[in-house]
Amino acid sequence: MEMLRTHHCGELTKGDLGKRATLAGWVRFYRDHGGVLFYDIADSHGSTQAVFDPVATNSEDLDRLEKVLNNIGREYVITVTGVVRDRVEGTTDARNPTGEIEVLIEDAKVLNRSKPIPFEVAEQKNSMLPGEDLRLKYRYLDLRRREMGSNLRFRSKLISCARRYLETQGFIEVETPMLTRSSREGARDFLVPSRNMPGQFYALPQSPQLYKQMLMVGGVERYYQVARCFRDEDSRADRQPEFTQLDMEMSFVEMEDILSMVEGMYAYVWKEMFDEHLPTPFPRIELKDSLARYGTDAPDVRFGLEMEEVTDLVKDAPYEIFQRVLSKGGMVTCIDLKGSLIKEQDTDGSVGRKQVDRLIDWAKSQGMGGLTWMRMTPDGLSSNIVKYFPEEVRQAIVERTDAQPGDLLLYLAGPRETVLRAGGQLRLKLAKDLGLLEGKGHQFVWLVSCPLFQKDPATGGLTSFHHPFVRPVGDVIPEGKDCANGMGHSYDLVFDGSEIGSGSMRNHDPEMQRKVFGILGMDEATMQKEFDFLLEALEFGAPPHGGVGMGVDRLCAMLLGCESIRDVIAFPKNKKFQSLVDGAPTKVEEAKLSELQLLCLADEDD
RNA sequence: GCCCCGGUAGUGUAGCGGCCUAUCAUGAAGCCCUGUCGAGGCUUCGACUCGGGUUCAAAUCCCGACCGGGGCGCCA
Repeated sequence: MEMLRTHHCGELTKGDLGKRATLAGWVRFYRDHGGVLFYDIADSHGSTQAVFDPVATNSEDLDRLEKVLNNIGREYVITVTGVVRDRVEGTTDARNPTGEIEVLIEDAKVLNRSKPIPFEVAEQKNSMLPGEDLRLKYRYLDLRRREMGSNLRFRSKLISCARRYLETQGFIEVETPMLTRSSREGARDFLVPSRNMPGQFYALPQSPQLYKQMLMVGGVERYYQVARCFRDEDSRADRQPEFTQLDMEMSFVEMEDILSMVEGMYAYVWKEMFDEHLPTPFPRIELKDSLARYGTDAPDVRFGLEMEEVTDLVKDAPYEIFQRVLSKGGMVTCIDLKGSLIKEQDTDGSVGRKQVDRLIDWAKSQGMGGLTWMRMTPDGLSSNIVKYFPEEVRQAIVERTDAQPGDLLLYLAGPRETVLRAGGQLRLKLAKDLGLLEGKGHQFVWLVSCPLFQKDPATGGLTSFHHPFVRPVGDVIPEGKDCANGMGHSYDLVFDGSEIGSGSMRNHDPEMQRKVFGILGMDEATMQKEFDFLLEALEFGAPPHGGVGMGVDRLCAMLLGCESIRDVIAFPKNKKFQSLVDGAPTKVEEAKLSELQLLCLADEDD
């Protein structure tokens, strides 16, 4: 093995009895029994018990050894040498793979000492995890914790599997620049001043999007990259200013080729990582259906509780609340909460009224006026308001929702967008409250059939639904005002209700790309100013191409059940984008600014 | 920019107007202990984020700042 050790701390077992071994690692726990000393020595592979026994130990210099051992503290880095031996009967530790043996210390050396640690590195009975700011400040200690170490290993393995698959499929990894051209499009850029070109700036890449398209023009055909991306927008639990995408692009393909390539990759990853068969192809859902049934463009389809619009059925029922909503152009949707899912039930097997009241309060907190409900009984629908709904309307509702006796029908009524959003939230809330996700596996789904454009409520103009490079379906954008109805060859990969990937076919025809830019409100001069290089590249024989970018941080965090992607990133930033471990960002010397021809306008307060 | 939640020994917590010179655990320092393993026993150390205010009395209530987290906006 290495020079400092003969074995690592997770490998010695009964098969090694009698061997002389040298271990190196951190002292995680030590126990002094008044002469007999125990040390749990841990490295990245595990931990092994080393014991010093003044009676049994055979050492060249017992006094010196005792002196060394008695001055060892927690998290000291030491090596110990000794013979692997059986533990005394009845003192084995079944929880530890090395728990049947111990190393009888003959020699020990302190490689480095450690100050008292600011928080526990060892696993604790109750969660004694400190606040996250402390974990980030001492990230190197946090990473020493077993959980964080295994998170990093998981991530590494996942990326490694993806790489292996893509390499076998003929992809090559190409690195694209980190110092790139700033653009008005998209998120806020991180800017880097140019020293050689004073007054000019690079931007850190928000994604390798345009570079990978130019790689396609360059004949690469199958590109991938584990790419760092930068966006200077405010953070969330699943958002960091710098994050990692598994980025891919392919030439001479159509959308189906890309989707099945991605599916194949995940199937391979699942097989390698979990030894599980991942069913492919992934289900697909159209954007408009997703919005109508799940109230979101990132649906979690692992449980039912889908919304059914009933606007058409109740439009003539003299129920004032619905009438008021409908007269303003609103909608009514319904969720059938199956009786079998309901936990808090009245003695007659129906939902507790208290539970319904809590849901009504919750609906109000979501910006809804309230929530209308009906119980399904063997005699039909029942509630305080069914009298406003003629028998044939009730019948139609039951048919559409397939309500069975014991079910509870929940109605949301209001402006379309509000209703769908609240309905989506209601689904998630019910699933959480009722534990519907317990024991559920994971589920990929493709979100497809998205428009090219959407209205910008601020300006009234059109903006890209995804980005301006999406190739229109059928290479056609309706003319004139109808262009807003144009559909794009784009797709999102949704995993358990979170968007973890997004991609599209790209415009390889420069005229089509110009047309899209034009619809987005750019005149020829602006196009030239912002995207001349792209348009020109497309004019030199750009092949049909498309691809996808997938969020590595988010996928890892979800697979590991982490609440935040920070737990799968070695050195993440806090909510204010500070790196607590090294204190970035900092002020810089005046001289450095001068060299860049920069003047700092921020207040000098210290 | 806005909204919500939180801030008590190194760490995690209890306390939520007077029982607080503040609980418990862990840690650190020291002592005891020859088979533990999240060892055990004894001793010691160590904290109410800051600034105003209300009150006879504030860790506790109010206001503001600061710090941290979650969210909205933002993220083509």
